[in-house]
Amino acid sequence: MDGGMRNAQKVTSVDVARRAGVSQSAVSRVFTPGASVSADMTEKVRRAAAELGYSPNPLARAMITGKSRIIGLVVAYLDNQFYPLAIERLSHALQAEGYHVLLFMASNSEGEIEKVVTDLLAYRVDGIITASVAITNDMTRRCADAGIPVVLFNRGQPGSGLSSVTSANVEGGRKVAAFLHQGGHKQIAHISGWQGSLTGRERQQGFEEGLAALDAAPLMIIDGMYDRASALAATETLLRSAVVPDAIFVGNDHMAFVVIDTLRQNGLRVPQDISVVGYDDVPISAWPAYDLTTVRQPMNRMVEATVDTLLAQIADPDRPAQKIEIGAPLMVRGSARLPQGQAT
Amino acid sequence: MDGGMRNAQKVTSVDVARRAGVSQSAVSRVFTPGASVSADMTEKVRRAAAELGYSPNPLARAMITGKSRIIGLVVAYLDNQFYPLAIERLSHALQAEGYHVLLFMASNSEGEIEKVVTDLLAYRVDGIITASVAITNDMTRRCADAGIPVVLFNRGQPGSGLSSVTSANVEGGRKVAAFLHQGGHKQIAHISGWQGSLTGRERQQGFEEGLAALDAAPLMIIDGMYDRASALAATETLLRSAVVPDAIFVGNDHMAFVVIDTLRQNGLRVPQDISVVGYDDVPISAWPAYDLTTVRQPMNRMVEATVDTLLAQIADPDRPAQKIEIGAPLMVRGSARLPQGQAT
DNA sequence: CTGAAAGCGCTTACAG
DNA sequence: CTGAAAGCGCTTACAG
Repeated sequence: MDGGMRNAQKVTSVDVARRAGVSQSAVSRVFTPGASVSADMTEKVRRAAAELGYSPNPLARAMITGKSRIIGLVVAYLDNQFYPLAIERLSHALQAEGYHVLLFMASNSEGEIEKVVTDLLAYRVDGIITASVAITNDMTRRCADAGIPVVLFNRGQPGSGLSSVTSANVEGGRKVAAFLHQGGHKQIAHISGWQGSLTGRERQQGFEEGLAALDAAPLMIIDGMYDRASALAATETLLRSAVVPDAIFVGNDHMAFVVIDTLRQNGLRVPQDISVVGYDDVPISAWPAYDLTTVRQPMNRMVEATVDTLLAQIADPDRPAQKIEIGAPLMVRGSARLPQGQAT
Repeated sequence: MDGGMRNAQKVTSVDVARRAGVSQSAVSRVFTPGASVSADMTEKVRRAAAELGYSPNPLARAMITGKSRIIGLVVAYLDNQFYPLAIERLSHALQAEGYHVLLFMASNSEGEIEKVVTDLLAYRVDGIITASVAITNDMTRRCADAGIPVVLFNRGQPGSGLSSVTSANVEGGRKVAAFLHQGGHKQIAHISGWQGSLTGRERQQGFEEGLAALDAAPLMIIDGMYDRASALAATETLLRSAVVPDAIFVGNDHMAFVVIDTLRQNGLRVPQDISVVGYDDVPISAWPAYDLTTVRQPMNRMVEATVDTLLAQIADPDRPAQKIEIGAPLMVRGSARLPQGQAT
């Protein structure tokens, strides 16, 4: 018993075959779903395998089938709480489907992405999910040539022909515009998400459109680059400007937290003096210290859509790419004045 | 040129050999560091490889050498900001060393760990890092039998014989005790880290020893389980008890944030009414909303030690396990009253 | 230094 | 349904 468990990873199909008194190919078939084997054979082989502690070597399997059952997951920075959560959910969902996750940290620099894609290709991953990372069109083509499906998570890429899953960013921006306008705000500024990203541009676009529909316009727009330092600088700029805003729509929660902290440090009360609205609804938003009104990106539904799309494309390589947008509700909390007549 | 790049992943060493007019084994040698090849041969092969866009298939390589250049990284929950950061740093460090990261999410349940270790073994990872996850002794033995080194990150495991990297938890707890005592606090409570973990027990032990050395003792100790819900409940218990504490040492920052929020919601000021000290020094601790005094776990040094230890054990399987403790300084911020006579 | 050959642990036509 | 054989893309003794 004990001896059987030892060195389990050195046991091969040949050992099992010998013990069961059958051929090596028979052993292989027993472990290949859908192969034709008799109940008797299955029984004999399974017992021998159990006694020896055998399980098929996935590496050898991958070499032959060309399917590694590994998904490459590419992420950029993990300081924005949205991404760790995405990793956690994506990993769980993928593990539940029998896949494994090869994790790559990459900045948004072209050189790094290139190296990562090369590695991904070398390891013959079955699919790629990039979270918050753009991929150059050259890389896209290489993945396509290799027949590796790619799904962009929380990032669109116009013209790439890649599948993507995002929240309805334009609509989300519009909702914020309407909400703040109805709240009686007259001078609404926007610290935008990175303008190099589609999410950042779309949220801004929706915001501007929403205001325009109400015959209003943003007081000022500054690119917050999705990082704390830029958001801090942007807030200070707003506070020093001729007309100080009475509301700020921030491109994501990660930046909104610095914005709120900075306003408070300047003696301003949120929302009495200035309202703040974010985007994402990461868990921290609900913490009492911030109590942030924000647009919720439905993490679970986004993850589900991402995994479904990826697995569908793996199963059918000819499946056309899909751009999925998930509805994004406004979570009303305490960081922004409520529309008139609306109860708390 | 373009044609050469296409289908790069289908190019094998045989193709390169043919194009360069050499044997397949020669091609292999050129891509094997340390193999004996002439400069002339290297030149010819490299050019042919470049023209074809060839790179060796790591899967095939792994099958033969038994070295996958993959490290298994096992983590539990990612809502505590300490772990995403650890993943980010560990991944970067490992990628820099030419390793790749296979990520596994696991709860601390025995069944899940078992499944994860089985997968890890099947994929022939070269090493395993577990962050905040304990591994049963049975699993430990199976890894040892397979010759796979394991390093525990931020978790010790008495009697496992495994390498581990932690901060100096006992000493950290002592520092907090001394600091709070010197700050004139008389009723110091402790919401401890999970008592099922060595880190939680050691921090508590140091705290109690530190107080005892000053002829003091904790007012009350409650296990916070390292999660927000338990920490919230613990805080409420403290507030309802006969003697309300004037200081609370919390087993990690992740819990300390809920503690501070809850105190404030009960109309108490931090630190004027109650001082709070955490453990970890995650980035959020420095955010103005919390401005948390806390013991710093030096992430970079811990990551460095972890990677160094793991790679050393991979290089020399006979290397004995090491338990590394990294000094943990107290980061004095605004959430706890300062010792008398000390300037801000 | 170089090539021919064996072999890593599997899957998958191919006969029977 | 089952077995013998070829082959996935490499590395590594083994001769020369």
